[in-house]
Amino acid sequence: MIPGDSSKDSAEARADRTSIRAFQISLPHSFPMAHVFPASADPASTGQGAGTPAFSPLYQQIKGLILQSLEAGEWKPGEAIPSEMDLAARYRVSQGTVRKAIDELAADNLLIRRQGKGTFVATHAEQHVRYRFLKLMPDQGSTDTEGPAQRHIIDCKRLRANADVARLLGLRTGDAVLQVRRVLSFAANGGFVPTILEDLWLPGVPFKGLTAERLSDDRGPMYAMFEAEFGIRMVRAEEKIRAVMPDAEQAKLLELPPATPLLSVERIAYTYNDVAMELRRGLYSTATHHYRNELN
Amino acid sequence: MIPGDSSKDSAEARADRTSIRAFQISLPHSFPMAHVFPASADPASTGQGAGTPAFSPLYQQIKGLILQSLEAGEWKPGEAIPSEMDLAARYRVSQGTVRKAIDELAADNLLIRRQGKGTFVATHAEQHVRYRFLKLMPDQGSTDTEGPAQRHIIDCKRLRANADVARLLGLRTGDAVLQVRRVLSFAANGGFVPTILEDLWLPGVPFKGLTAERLSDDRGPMYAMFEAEFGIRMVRAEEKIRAVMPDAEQAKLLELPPATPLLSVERIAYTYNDVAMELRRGLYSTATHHYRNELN
DNA sequence: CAGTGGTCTAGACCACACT
DNA sequence: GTGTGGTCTAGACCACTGC
Repeated sequence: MIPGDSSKDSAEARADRTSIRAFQISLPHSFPMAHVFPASADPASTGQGAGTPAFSPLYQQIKGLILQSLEAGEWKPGEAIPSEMDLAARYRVSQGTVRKAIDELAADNLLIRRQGKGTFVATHAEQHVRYRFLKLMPDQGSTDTEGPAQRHIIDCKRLRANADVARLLGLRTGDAVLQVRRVLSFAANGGFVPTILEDLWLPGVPFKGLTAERLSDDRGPMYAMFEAEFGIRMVRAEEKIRAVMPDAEQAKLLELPPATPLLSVERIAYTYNDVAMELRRGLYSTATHHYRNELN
Repeated sequence: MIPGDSSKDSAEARADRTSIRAFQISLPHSFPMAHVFPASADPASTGQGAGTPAFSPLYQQIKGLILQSLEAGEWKPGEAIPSEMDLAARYRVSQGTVRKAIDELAADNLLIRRQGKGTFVATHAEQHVRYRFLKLMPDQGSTDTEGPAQRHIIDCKRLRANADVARLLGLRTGDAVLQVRRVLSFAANGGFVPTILEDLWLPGVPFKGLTAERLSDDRGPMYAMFEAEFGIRMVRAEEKIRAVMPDAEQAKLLELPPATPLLSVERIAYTYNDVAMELRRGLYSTATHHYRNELN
């Protein structure tokens, strides 16, 4: 836009662009260009309920718009998003500004850049990030040398959330949830050793139609199946870890003596916009594995 | 440098700069300008033991040079480093290239940018990062509401590293190490409840002169004292977590029944260049606290 | 070969902090 | 006011990918 006047960032050109940013606010559809006034704005326009509320740098606004498109499913997990040049044209900003927005989204693991090919929507289906959220590592070797875990679904039922589960999932008590119990076993000495006992709670509405068969039939990462089947992408999670003793049933399922201390790992996984989509309570046996964490 | 020819990136100008990068390799001292050929270099120069071995982007080389200065102590923790413009002049690159190098160092928590003031060497002494490496959180409230921990040094002695400790610290068996045992207690119900029992091993040579008095007299974060007294900055750490039962002595020191399961947290803390500088083995009581982790 | 992301530069203006 | 980092732009060239 605004050809000519290339070498100088003239006052007029600047004012022109500024006015566009100030007033062209989120045209509904077809031309998603929602620049807000960058910062030193005329205070009069601040008060307006302008739809896009924040006074943030342009690249942050662009980041927000890209995020909206990701949420809306405009580009599906694994697909390429438009090139930087295309996005720059679409949002009417320079390529550099789009680049900075994409840089941050890539740092958040929402997008993946591939030189020469394009920028892609991140997915849990890829080999090198399959165990992104699983921090339990074998004491010897690595996740790669260990091979895939054996999964055994013990239970899968639909029920109403109690107060505890509802609070953690951001639901109301009594809302429908799906509860799954499973055991993960890792290869060792020619057999498989039960190592993780997990209970999962999933909100009933977004996961409508999920069955025990669907879960147990699935090869590959569970979160990848959630993306493909339900369009739900887990982007972030929080874990709280404690040391506990198992009860009799838990010890039996893990084939351990009841006096074995275990890690209790409570995970809440979030999709876009910090919406909780999974509660997971795991018991990890740390006889041959450990929970690995990196501090920066 | 190279004035004139401003609007066009002419072939001559480019060739000139390239030659500078290719041949001006790490002048010893006084003018640290060590640009290596960016990438598409003449293969002949690759084989040379050119001191700076990597063929990396300019900003990565600049990052490396800044890192060297940090390591060498040219700028001390808490001090400001030269402005972007100054560094750009010093390394003979554009401000944007220096900026990208600093951006990465800031993302690694080695530098802290403060708008309008400058860029500072990160330190463990600042309030908002005091508990950067401590992931144990109170179940209710936060680290802020909880107030500072009470620290009690139980033991501090100089000894020779056994094979285990030596391996983890990158030393040889028999090398001198300092061993410290302490208990951390947190405020609760008007008193202090012992919650963490830690054993620390520090390499003897870099920590020469550290005494039990110096440790127990110190208010403030231990890592901040290491920076101020020994010039050692912990920049990164790895933790391995397990569930364990305490032995009789450990249970006594934590004032817990011997049948209480505890978190075992083994930490190796590194200074610049991935050099291990501390081994720490902690036992965390998770009755009123939990280990919190964020997954991205 | 064309198209993509990656690097580097140069220059303008803004927001912030100190003096 | 001066100087700092922060944002935005524009344009050039590079490296990688796939046609």
